[in-house]
Amino acid sequence: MVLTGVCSLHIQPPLPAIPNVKNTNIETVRTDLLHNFNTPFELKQIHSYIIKTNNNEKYSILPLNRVASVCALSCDFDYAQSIIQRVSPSHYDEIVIWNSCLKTFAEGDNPIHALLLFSQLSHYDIRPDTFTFSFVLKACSLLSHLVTGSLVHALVEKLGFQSDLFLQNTILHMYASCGLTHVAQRFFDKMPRRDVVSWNIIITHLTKQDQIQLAHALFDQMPKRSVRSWTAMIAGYVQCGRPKEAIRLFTLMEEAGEKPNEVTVVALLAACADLGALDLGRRVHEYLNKCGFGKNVRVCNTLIDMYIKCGCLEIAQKVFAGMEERTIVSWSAMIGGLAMHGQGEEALKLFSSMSRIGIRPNGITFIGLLHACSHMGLINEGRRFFNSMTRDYGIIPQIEHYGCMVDLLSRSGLLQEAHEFIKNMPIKANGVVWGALLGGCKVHKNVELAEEAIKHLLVLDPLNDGYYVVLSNIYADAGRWEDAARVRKLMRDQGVKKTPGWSSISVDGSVHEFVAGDAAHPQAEEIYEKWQQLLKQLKLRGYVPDTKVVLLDMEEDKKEHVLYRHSEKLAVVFGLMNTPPGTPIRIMKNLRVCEDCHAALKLISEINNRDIIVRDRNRFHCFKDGSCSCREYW
DNA sequence: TTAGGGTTAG
Repeated sequence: MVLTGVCSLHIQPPLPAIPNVKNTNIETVRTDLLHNFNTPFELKQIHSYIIKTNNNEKYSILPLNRVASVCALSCDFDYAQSIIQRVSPSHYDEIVIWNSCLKTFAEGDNPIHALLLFSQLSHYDIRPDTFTFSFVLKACSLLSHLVTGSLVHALVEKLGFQSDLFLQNTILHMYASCGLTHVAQRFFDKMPRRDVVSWNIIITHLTKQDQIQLAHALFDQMPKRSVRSWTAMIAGYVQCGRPKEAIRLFTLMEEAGEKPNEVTVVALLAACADLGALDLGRRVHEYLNKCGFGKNVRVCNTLIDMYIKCGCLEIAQKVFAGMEERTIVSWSAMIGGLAMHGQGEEALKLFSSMSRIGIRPNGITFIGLLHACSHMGLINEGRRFFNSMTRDYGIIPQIEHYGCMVDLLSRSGLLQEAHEFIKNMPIKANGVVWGALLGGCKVHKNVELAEEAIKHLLVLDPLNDGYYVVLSNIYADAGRWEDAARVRKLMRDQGVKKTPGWSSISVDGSVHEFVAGDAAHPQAEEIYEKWQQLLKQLKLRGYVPDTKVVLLDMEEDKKEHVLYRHSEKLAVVFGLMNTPPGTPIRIMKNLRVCEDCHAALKLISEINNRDIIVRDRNRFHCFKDGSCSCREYW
């Protein structure tokens, strides 16, 4: 077996009696051990004193499991074991102390220690109980240690514990954690008795395996549901990119009279963030303040993320400022959020504050920093961060970091350097990396390198319509219409269709979604009428329709007609018509904003004295007084 | 002294 011979069992010599341990009253000593002493050193002092008195009767009433588990927690493995060994069955239930240490290890930073300790149990004439197995199986789950987990399962059956429901659930969880879906499902099917925990384990596992439909089918069959059952399904829908279903399920949960807890709230806020559903997000915020969940770090982190992704950077900053405790997730979310909103300088300042107080960044913090540099064109700063992450923090750059670097170099026009950078990468470039180079080629009109990038992209990500569109745009921009047509034909031949663009806006809690040329909206006629009025004002201020963004083969005036019906324009006009003057208009878009809409929205913000906040696929554009927060850099 | 869920990027 893998676990033998690692731990040495020996009794450590008792520590010398400490002068300040003078109290010989055993009850006081017990109280001290239970409540007043917390460090292994203090506990050892008392323990050694008891050993010195050599009074086994006294020993018998001491909470040795606490002493042992505190020592175990600080990785004083030998001392913990010496306590275990010292206990004699007549005076203390030995297995309780073993279990106590196993629990401490299983729940600590190194669950492998629980397995090592368990392997030593076979050297003694002590029978493990259900608690013993539950802790060991927990460690197996955390470590995804299938070999040991299966052996423990066999041992559970051999010793006749197989009918214990607690253990059955723990075994089920172990198989699920080890990724054995079929084994877990078979085990679940054969369970003679199941409770709500059994159902929750299998449902959660299926959602994590992207088997959301199967999970929902089981959820529907559950004889009884708990908050955790609802939460598992809601979180599952968010994880598999179906936030609308998550919110729908939450409504059903409320109707069923179930109260959400912190975890439900986190899942719900994540769904709001994905959808840009600010109204619901705000209501959840009010709710969690009422429930007292507002101090929970994870809840606050998700709240920050929700406000950032709904375009409310200032509220996110307020939540961040009000947090009593912050983790690296809080800092990274805020740094990434500032970058996304075009406030790169603030992102870098926040990183400095974080470093000053000794918080260590992680890989995701650096993605935020590199984005910030990219959006501001801070090439040297970006290079410095990229080098620093490994040199100063031991963080190995992942493909995402390389993607950020290529983006940074390409956007700044250092296309050859970006290309060299890709060629020298220690890991194989993916579609995102080559796509970043292609994006830079579009901005800086480099047809040759664009063709090089597309060569790789057609292999790596042939069904992604975005790359064909960009290349076709590059050709059109260079006046190479035949090549542009060739790309469109290639797209058709490959069966690649352009993802239809949509924009949405939330008014009075209802989400209105628009596609290009939308005629289905009840206010469609008024929207187009209002647009025609607005167009006159735009043209007076110098707006010229940028028809090159239209890839279709058609006459100029028809292209203009297409442009005027882009979904973000329709959504903004709808917003102007249906929200009070002076209030911000928030738009969500599934693709990137096109150049023409970008130019138009800048002028619309000025003409109507409105802030227009657009979240596109990559970042935020905040149009205000005729300019955009992205500073034309997107 | 035992079982199940959550955050930043993409």
